[in-house]
Amino acid sequence: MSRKAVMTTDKKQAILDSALQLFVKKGFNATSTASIAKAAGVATGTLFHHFPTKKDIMSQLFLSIKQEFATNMISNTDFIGDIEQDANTLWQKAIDWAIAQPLKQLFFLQYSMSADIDADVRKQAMNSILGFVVELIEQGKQQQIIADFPNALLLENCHGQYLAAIRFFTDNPNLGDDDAHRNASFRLFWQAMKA
Amino acid sequence: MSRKAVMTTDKKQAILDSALQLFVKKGFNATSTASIAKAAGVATGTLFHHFPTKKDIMSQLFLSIKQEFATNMISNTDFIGDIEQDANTLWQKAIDWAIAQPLKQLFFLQYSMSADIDADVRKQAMNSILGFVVELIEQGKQQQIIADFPNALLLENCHGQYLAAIRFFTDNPNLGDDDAHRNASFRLFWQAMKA
DNA sequence: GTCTATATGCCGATAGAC
DNA sequence: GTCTATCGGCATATAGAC
Repeated sequence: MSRKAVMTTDKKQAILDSALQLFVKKGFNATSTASIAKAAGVATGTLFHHFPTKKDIMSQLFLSIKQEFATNMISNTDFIGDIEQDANTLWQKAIDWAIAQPLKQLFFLQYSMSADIDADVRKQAMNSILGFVVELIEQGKQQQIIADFPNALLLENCHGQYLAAIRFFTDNPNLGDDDAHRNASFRLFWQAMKA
Repeated sequence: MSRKAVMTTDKKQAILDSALQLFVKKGFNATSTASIAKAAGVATGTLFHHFPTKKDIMSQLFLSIKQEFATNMISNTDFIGDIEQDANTLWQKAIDWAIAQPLKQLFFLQYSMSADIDADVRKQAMNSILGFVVELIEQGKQQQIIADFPNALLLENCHGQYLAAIRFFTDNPNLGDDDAHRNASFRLFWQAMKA
């Protein structure tokens, strides 16, 4: 309420916010550092004070969004011990998050497999940030509820089906809270994974 | 055998071939038109004689590879009428193709959802070229062998699971002819799709 | 169709005052 | 930390001879 509020002198965050919008809208290489700085309301000198190179903006953006996604997924989630039901809870939460964050959803779709992001950065995100998925898979396999396929294949499949689902809900935004479609998307996923 | 052979005076194709290699290796924007021309052994003037802009190179490349994939999929394929078995035949053929064409496989992974390719070009590829997938899905649904989920969702899921599979076999090239992994990848796909 | 030569504009990044 | 001013380079695309 107060006029001062948190008074974001946080130019660095403003740069990341603007970069997200422009990278999604125009693509990485079609976005000049000058345009990012302008949209963020800072000077180019300031931009390069916070980020050594343009690629560093992208790397930090990618990691911070993945981290935000993972944090959202594991916080306030009640695991009841039933793998299928827990998987459903997580799946719906992941879809919810994507729908609530259309810009970040588009960012995932565009850059999850792009060469604009260094391979080691993508690897870091997969290993350290998406670790909770690996754990769930292993737990399910021990209980013989998830199919006994190689872990790497299962993980890649999870990722691919999630991207397919959010691609669908991106292209059909009105179906985002249609129960039939949401349940279908989970069934598609779960039927693939289950033993 | 003969020294003259087909004597490729076909500079246009040489440009597309070089572009494929460079786009996969360095990314679209990190690849200069000058480097494409040099790798193809032609002058930049020649390049711009055949392609009005750099983006046109990408568009033509994308469409020609998708077309090549589709043509390969439907030619010399014996459909026996059993949906599951026909789906397996196509799936294995798709994996085979990807493994035999590592460059084009990487191209798919990198650019299938990239902003470097115009949306209408991607749409054109999906609709006209991948039409045989839609037909198979509809046929399977009529026979109640494929799950009665919305077509667009099923199609997107097919695409996503295929990309996941070739991503896996790209990262684990030694498993490309391991029957266990290949069958697992089809089971993962079919379990998702089946009624 | 293919080449050589070139323009011209924009981009990432730096210097240095405040 | 933030700004203004600016550089050097490179990339796309063109002009015009052959």
